[in-house]
Order: sequence, then structure tokens, then C-alpha cells
Amino acid sequence: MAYTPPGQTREKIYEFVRERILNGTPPSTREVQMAFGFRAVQSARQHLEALVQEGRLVKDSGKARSHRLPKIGGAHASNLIPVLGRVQAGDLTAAIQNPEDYLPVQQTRYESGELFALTVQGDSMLRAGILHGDIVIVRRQQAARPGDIVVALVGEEATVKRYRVRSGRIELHPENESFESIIPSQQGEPFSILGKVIEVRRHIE
Amino acid sequence: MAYTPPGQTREKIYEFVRERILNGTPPSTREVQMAFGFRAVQSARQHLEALVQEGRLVKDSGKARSHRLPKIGGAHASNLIPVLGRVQAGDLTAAIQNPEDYLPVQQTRYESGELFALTVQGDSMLRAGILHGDIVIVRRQQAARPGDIVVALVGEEATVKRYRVRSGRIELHPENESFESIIPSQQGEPFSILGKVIEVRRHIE
DNA sequence: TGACAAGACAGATATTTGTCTGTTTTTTTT
DNA sequence: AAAAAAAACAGACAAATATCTGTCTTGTCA
Repeated sequence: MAYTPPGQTREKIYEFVRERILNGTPPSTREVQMAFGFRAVQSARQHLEALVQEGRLVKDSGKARSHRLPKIGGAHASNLIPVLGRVQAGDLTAAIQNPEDYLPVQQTRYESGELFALTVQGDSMLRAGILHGDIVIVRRQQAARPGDIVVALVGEEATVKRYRVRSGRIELHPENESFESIIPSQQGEPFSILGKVIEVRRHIE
Repeated sequence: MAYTPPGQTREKIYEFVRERILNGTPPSTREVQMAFGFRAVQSARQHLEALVQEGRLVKDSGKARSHRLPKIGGAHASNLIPVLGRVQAGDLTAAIQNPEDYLPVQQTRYESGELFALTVQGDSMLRAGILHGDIVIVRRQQAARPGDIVVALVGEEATVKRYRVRSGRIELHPENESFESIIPSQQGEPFSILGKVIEVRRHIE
């Protein structure tokens, strides 16, 4: 390979390796060699070693394909959680076992507790920045604190609302003037809290 | 290792390997062997091979640590994208290389192209459902179409706005009455589009 | 019970991959 | 121009890892 001024090739190697790592396919030394057309393995190795030295990469000595990006609070792990279709009354567990899709979430952020995701129907939470079509990520729990945004099952329908307590009565409060609060105790229907909304995601276009 | 009913150990191995892959550290056959206390490599290998056969894993034959999750129709691999801190004028690439954190995104959804993420400052996009503290995921691109929500660099500051063209002039339009549009051509400052917002995420509590 | 399939084991070989020693070429610096 | 530093090369060896062949053990089911 042609000789390049100090640092230039190294930079490109860093970007190459980094891309591969983020992509889930960390390269071997020889793959780096090939990718850059080095005629000797050691050329690639030297650069990789230097990058580790500089702290821009970390490596598990001896192991194959073990270059990694230095961890930032160990936030690299991700879990997949199920995106539910229609939530039928009663059996949430069944819905979780037949998800429409999976969504990756940061493992560290949501340590324990079962998570699932739902697509929001309607604009009843508009003022809280939750729009029609948004995906909410929900932690399964049956209790809620006033002010929490929850997913509740009222009758046959799963609905996203703010949980409130008004003069001793539970109230499911929409964040949109055009909608009215649901007061479960006045409804003759079965009512339960499925969980608390802990994240909102919106795909644009 | 104790003999187990058909499928049971395989299931655990699948989960183990899956976890490791999502974690960015795909295991070698021997690591699987160790993790499950097999006394022969082949025991682990058989299970892994069966999982590939079943289509639950894919593997690059011969290569070390090359088990992956199938990309289409089935499991969903995830990519990690960098969350940027402050975006300084000029060098986006530099910022990408020193991220504050990493965020998992669905590989299938955003095939290639460079993505990055930013934390939104201020409520200038309130009416578009983007609040202060939200994280926007951005696809790097220099062009934009009218109506797109973009991240633009005006002077020293990176800002999230809706891209518009009004009587031939580019306009960065906030979605909040209390803010005013930015018209780059009237500003004496350097202006560039960093990318287009393709997803919004908000962590609640 | 016996046949069969799946699980587990043992030992060996081939390939990939990491690592080492030393040399040559080019760039940078003095 | 000489010295120093960085880049690239060459050839080897060692360790990790994948793969192969054959056998034994256990669970399932007719």
C-alpha cells in the first residue's frame, strides 16, 4: 500500500472498524488488512494496536474479532421488546407472545420489569406530545401514581391516558380539550391498568 | 452435562447466543460450550448448527464468532447509533466520534446511511410534538424537501426546525407561536443542513 | 421391550485469527 | 543531509476457533 502521512490511514481504519462494530460484525485483523490492501498483516495490526493505545478502541487480548468501542456507562447492550397489535381484553400475556414486531431498547435504561410496546390510536394525548401513530413503550405494572401516563384497559379497549385521582376517584385524563375524562367507577365495564408509559417513539415519514 | 428433554437446552442456547449478539459480543462455539458446561465442543456445535438449520440464526461458515440474527422476517437485529453532545460548528464527523451515548435502532427500518441522534433543546417544535429533552434521530443529508423537519447548523448552533421555502427563500420554521422563523440568507452566519429528523424519542421519568 | 431420534461425549484435524521478530520504505523533523 | 518517527512489508509461529468422524447415553414412542 502507498505510504500516507501519519494519522490519515489510521483515521480511516478507525472509521472502518467502528462501522463494523456498530453493525454487529467486528472485523478480524486480516479483514482490515484486506480492506486496506496491506500486504502484511502487521500493518493492520499496528494501526489497530495504536487505536487501542489511544483509547479509541478496546480489545480482549487473544480473542478473535474482539475489538469494541470503549463503553459509555455500559450502554451498549440492547434488548428487544414486543410490539403488540390489538390488545384484547384480559390476556395481555397472549398478545405478548404473538407480537407484530420487535423494538430494540437500551438494556441499561430499563433494567427490570417486562416491557412491551403499543401503537397509539387517536390524538387524545396530543398536548402531552403523543400523537396518533406514535409508539409507546410500556412497563407492565398494575399500580400507578397520579400524573403517570398509563395504558389502561376499559372494557374491550386499551387506551393511553394520564392517571389522576380526583376527590378519591380514579380518572383517566386525556391531554386534549376535545376529549373527555374517563371515570372507570362510573363505567359499568371491567377496568385495569396494563402498565406505565416510559417512552414515546415517533417515526417520521 | 445432564441430558435434557428435546428442545429445552436448545432454547436456552438460542437465548444465550441472541443476548450475546444483541450485546455486540457474539460467542465462539467454545464459549457456548463453557457457558453450558458441555464436556465436548460438538455438543454446543450441534445445537448451534440446528439453530441455523431452523433459520433462527445465520452463520458465516468458517469465520470466527460469526453467528448473527437473521435480518429479514424473523428476529430483528439492531444497529447502534451515536448520541451527540454539543454539535460544534463545522465538524459533525468529529462529534460523531465522541458520542455521549449509543442508541439502538432497528436495522431493517434504517438500512444504511449514517444516522445520529441529538437531544432537543427548547420547545420551539412543540406543536410538532417535539418537546425539550426529546431525542431526535437524524439521517445525515445535506438536501431537504419542504416540510421536512431538519437539523440545521446556523452559525455555531445546531437547531431543529421545519424546512420551508417561502418565495424562493429558505426558511427554518419553528412549530411554536412564541418563536420566530430563521431566514438563513438574512443571517450573516454560515448555514448548513446536517440531516433530516426521521424519528423522535422521549423518555418519561 | 426394542427401535429410533436426539443429546452428549471424545479425540483429532483444518482453518482462521492473533501475535511475534526483524527489515525496508517513506515521511517528518532537526 | 542526517536523524527520528511513522508506515509498510515479510515471514513465521502460536493460539483461538471451526469442523470432522465416530461412539456412547438418554429420552420417546410404538
